Amino acid sequence: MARNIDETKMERVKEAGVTLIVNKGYGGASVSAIARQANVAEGYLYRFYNGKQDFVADLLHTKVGFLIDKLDHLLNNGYSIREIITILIGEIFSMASERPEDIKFLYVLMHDYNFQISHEQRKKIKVICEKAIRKGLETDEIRESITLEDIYGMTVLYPIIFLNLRLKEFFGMSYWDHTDQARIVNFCVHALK
Amino acid sequence: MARNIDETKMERVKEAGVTLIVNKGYGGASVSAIARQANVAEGYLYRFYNGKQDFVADLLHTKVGFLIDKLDHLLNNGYSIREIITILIGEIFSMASERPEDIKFLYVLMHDYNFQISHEQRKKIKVICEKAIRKGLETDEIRESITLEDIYGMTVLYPIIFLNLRLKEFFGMSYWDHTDQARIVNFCVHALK
Amino acid sequence: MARNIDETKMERVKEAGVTLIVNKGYGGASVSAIARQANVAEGYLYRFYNGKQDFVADLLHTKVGFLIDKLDHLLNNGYSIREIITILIGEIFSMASERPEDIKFLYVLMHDYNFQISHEQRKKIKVICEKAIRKGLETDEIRESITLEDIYGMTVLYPIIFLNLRLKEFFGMSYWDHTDQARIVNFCVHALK
Amino acid sequence: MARNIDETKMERVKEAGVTLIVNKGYGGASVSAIARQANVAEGYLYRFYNGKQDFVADLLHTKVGFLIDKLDHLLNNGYSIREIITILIGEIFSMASERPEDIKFLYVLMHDYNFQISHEQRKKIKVICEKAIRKGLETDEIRESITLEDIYGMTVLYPIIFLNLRLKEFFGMSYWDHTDQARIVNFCVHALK
DNA sequence: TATGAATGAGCCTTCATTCAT
DNA sequence: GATGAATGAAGGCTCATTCAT
Repeated sequence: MARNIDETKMERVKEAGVTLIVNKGYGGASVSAIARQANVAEGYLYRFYNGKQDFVADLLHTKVGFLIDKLDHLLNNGYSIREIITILIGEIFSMASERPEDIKFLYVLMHDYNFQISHEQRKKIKVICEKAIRKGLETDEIRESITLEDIYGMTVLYPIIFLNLRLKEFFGMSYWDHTDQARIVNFCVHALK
Repeated sequence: MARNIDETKMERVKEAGVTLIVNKGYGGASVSAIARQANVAEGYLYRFYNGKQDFVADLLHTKVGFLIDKLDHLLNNGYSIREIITILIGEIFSMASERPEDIKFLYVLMHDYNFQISHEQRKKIKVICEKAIRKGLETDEIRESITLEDIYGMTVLYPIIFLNLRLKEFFGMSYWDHTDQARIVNFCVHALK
Repeated sequence: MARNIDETKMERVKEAGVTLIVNKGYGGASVSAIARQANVAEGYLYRFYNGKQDFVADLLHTKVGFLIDKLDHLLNNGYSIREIITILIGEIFSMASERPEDIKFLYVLMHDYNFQISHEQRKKIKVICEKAIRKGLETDEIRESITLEDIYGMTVLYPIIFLNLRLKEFFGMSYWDHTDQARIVNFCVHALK
Repeated sequence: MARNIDETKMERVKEAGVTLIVNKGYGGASVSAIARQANVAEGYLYRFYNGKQDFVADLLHTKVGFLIDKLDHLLNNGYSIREIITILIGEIFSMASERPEDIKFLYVLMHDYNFQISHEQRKKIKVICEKAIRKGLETDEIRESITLEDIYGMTVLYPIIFLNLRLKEFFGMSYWDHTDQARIVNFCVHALK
């Protein structure tokens, strides 16, 4: 099916985009380099996006959406906060092991002032965090003073930042194992109470 | 005195650099735009730096150095961990109020893969964190499982991230007050134990 | 056909390059001036060459290759040294009449320290000159003491230099005719014996 | 004496100019690099010349003037053509051995379309060549068909070109000795008759 | 007289984007 | 739909030149 072919192509383009942006930065990842790496014509991308900026924004949207869906799903299935954090961090660590490019990509673009997470997604994140706080207050796993930023910071940002400190060998260490993962879980759970 | 004029000019260039990088990203902050905003000739920057990359690296080095000096000074003056965190976060919040561009700049560049904090500065940060852990273990303000990344994350990264979430109006809020500051202090202190 | 258009364009660029380099020197012939004169976009050249230097080197390579091919062909067809010199100089004079820019270009770049004739072409020239000497010794048209430099100097360099002295009106004369050509032939033949 | 100091400085600037132009080309020899190498202020040169072009033209004028004076002196002292050629070529070979930069400089700039030898000097060269021809005709050392270009080419240009072919290792050889020098003398003498 | 800080025009080059095929 | 040749604006950077000191 023609449709199928297309999606394969666009998938290749997206992967190439992530890889190149992570390794060379936004400016260093030229559209033609992305196309070349994806084995696609230079102009191909413009059939789906209005431009490079649009393309990258969509990439971010997808990756963030993936995390949001995870979180959302976890919250709606009766898990405890600790369980949620355990599973989510497990997911993030898996992502880092299997597709380190993705975790780097999230890390870089979430901290950029040129690529904000969309209003709609921010709203979703807010709703999720509010729900989590409510649930945590009920189960006594989250103390009163915890805010939206604390929840978001501890469940999503902190694990991502930790992994990138390792990927950057910030303190000289470049790998991680299940001990690290378990430790981070405990750290985050404890931070919220 | 001619000398005096120089320093004013370079200061203007640096300020313009920070502002533009924060608002337009590294690639979007063209040398000529920086020069224009600083009211300086386009070639001026190159009398002091080997290039744009060099210039921005120095900017980052200075801002990070400022934080390191603060931390270092606090650790060597017999403050408790809580005191240190209180003062440091106070410092960071002041910076955010007085020169929000600076805190944005740190936020953006500390999370970039193209601008690593220099090896030398990373080393210093490591030494400081190690010292802090030792001291915290003694005074029982830091629990055993705390690592370098935890200390660094809670004392430096988390406050910066919090402020930028506000500056970006991530959850709809764009300001902060002393209550927030006190809360962050407590959060960080508690997270480490 | 699209292909056809290309070649015309690149041809125009090359011509413009030769003209401007001859008249303004390498440094004075800016890529944008070349593009403008060729009625081509500024970036066009970079689709075929890695840079200006690469472009000019290719120009030189082509022009020199043309001469080498001529020489090679003449040597392999049983002509006497006098005949070879006569034909070659005829060729050079024709080139000077029809495309004086080309002869100027050769003159300028062959005497530059920034654009050496490629190793490969120098090798070919050497082989050709050696062959010529052997043949000349056999036919008694070249005396024993003649060296590679002498042969090369008299058959290629001297005619080119003569023509450029005229083109520059070095001694006040700016044209030449068949008498000059015949005289140069005799001069060169006689110089070698 | 102040005057004396000046001349030393300017001499250094000129030397630096020759060296840098020869090694990096006209465009590659920046005024500031020349000044730096001469240990002189960047603006110094402009107290004596209207600009870089003017400066280099003067350099060429001086070097060419040196040759002209030599030639002129030789012609006015009753030497035979062979003696003149012998001495002149000896001079040129000495220059190449002692200050190869100078011979490269002459080679490069004499073949440039941007730096013509001055009208006045060309006139002098013409007069000298005419005188030489007259004398050569008398002593039967120059045959009838020899022209101004031939004389100039054989006495001045050919030796310079030969030496530069060696300096460029055009045919793989990079040095020369007295045998080469003697051979060139004979070659030139013979070429003129 | 000599300096060298400062300028800014202009260079080479890249690359996002368009559009005829 | 898909291509990739072509564009040209814009970028980083250099450097000849000026001029206040």
